[in-house]
Amino acid sequence: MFDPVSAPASRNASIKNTPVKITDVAAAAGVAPMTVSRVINTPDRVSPDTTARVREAIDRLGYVPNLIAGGLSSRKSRMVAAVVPTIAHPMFAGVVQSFSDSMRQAGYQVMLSICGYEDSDDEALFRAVLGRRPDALLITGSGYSPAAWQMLIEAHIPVVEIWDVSSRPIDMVIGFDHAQVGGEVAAYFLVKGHDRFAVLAARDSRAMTRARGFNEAVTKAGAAVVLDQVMPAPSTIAAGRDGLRALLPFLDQRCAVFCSSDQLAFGVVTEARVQGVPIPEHLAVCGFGNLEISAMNEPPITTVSLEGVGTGRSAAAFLLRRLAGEGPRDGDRVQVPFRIIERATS
Amino acid sequence: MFDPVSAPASRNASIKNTPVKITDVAAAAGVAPMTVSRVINTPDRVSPDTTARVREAIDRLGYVPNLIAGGLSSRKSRMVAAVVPTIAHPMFAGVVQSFSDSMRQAGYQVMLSICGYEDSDDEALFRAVLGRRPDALLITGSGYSPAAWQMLIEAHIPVVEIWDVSSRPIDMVIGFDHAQVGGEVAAYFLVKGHDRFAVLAARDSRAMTRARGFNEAVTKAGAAVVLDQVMPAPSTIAAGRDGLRALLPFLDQRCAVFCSSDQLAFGVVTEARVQGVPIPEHLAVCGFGNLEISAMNEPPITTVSLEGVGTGRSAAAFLLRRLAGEGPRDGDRVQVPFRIIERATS
DNA sequence: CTGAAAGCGCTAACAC
DNA sequence: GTGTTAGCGCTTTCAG
Repeated sequence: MFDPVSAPASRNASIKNTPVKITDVAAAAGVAPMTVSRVINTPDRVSPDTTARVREAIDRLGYVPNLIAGGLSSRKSRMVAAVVPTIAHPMFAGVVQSFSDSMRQAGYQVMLSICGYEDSDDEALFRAVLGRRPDALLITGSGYSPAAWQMLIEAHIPVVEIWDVSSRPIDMVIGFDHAQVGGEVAAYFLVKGHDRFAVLAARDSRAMTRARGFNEAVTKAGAAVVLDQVMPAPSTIAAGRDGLRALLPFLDQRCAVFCSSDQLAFGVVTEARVQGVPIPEHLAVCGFGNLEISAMNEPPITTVSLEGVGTGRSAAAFLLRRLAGEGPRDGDRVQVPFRIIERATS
Repeated sequence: MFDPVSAPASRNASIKNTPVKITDVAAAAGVAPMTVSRVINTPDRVSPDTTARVREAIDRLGYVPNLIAGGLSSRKSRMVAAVVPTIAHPMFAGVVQSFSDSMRQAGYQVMLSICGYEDSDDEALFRAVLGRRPDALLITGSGYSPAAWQMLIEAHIPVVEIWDVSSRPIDMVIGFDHAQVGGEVAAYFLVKGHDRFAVLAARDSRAMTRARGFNEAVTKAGAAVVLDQVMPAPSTIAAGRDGLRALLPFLDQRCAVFCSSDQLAFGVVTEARVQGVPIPEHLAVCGFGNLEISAMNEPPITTVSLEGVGTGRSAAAFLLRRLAGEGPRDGDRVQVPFRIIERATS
């Protein structure tokens, strides 16, 4: 039965591995490997009797099917990749979490790539990701090199870009116009009668786009931006507190500040309390993201709300629809609605 | 051009795929597939001349090597799995982020599995994870079924359990004793002269273990726990504010409250300000996790600090050492140090 | 330094 | 229902 000379046998008998494989199960159950495969993947096409024998063998041997091998054969990895700049930010954490939940329910594993805010070598990044042959891809919008863009196109898998609208969408999009957000916050402040403004934005292209949109709208209205400060990304509460201190010299008159995230806004509001700056009478504050910290702070903080969890879930739904074989259709490019939630700081 | 009879051709020529493969590159460069493989994986063993020709072909064809196929052959997936209950909590987000960074630098992709706080079907979970044949595994400590435990053992891959010490460690451990944390917080409060206590803990086994440790130490000291409230997991600021309101009836006398997370503690402190409860004179508060929100709040919140980022990085280092071929050694079971950071709320 | 042969563990496709 | 054959795209191994 056992022939020490034959190479394959010696390989199997080697050092430590106990990689029970489909042939082992098949042998133990007295069936062909294909039958084991059917028991696992299409149980209704196997007789109850055989199924029972195979199941027993699987359990007894502790067989865990090698999905990698199966994927190579079936050309489906049942893995999807998600590329985000960070998960330290609650926004992206929420997106990844809900995306992952939805995909896992559908039997997909998520490969997570955290790429940072600096667009370093996106080609290398996508090569590493696409090399694993994910069945689909979620990426955080726009700003890749042409070569990277080309790679994504040529991967021929469903792709959903989130968080930003793109001028050259690859496939599906769930995003919004960051400049427009800034513009609407400015409009909101202007309507409330403000005429002196400040911006605190993290050094992150989207945050700075929001700031730009804000600045442009303010300037167009003939009002002044007295301070436009860029903070390190990802933004922190500490940076917000610093920001308020930087703003202090300008607070001889009433002012409204737009922060590129709720963390910054919370820092501003907290430091304002310490410094005795009355909010909203003397300083109005608007954040971005509608995190719990802005809703549950005292005073609650005015902010821009987006459907963050919704984005992850929608992205999953988009991809799953495609993976189920449906083609592209209208409505694959979605503008995430946002709105200003007025609270006590403005 | 199109011949419906020849099966292989029709397969390749079919619908959408442009899967450039190693044989295509080899043909284009006039070498054997193996040489292409060498150019990619062991460039120093190929002549500069050949390398140049192959590189050119790779670039021209836009070849992205199929790492899945390579992995099947080499029996290394260069993927590692990370199983955590959530990434919505900054603690785990930090761990995953730093773990992912370290692994990615070493050429590994992270497969993320978010399992939730309810230990539902851990066997199915691990089957899905191990089926992808990760080269190594990070999991969030303890509490699996014997069958699941067995699966992990039989996978014969390096495993690191984080966040909790385990009574039956699978392999490596980077964790701490949650009951001990609770005990030390109690001791800290007792030394400060407190004799009436409360606990707010999320419905999560680790958080409740911390609460239990706290309660036991308090009781042993002959002091009273006037309120021991379980909150929904994951914990929120809102739950903390609710918690303080639940505590109000007991605040006729001085009291010290231990919260199972900084979010809860922040909620308590914020609501206390609203309700006019003086902190720390009338109510002392200690959180857990040392998130930015506790350090940067006004007043800054006393809390328990752990090396969260360090955990992710250490876990990666542990696994990478094993993946590099080193065997187990002393020091593979690490107690994460924690300490109470005294701030203005106690 | 380069190539040819033989799989990795599984499943699609086609018999029976 | 079940088995057989032939790969999936790569790398291991061994031969030159």
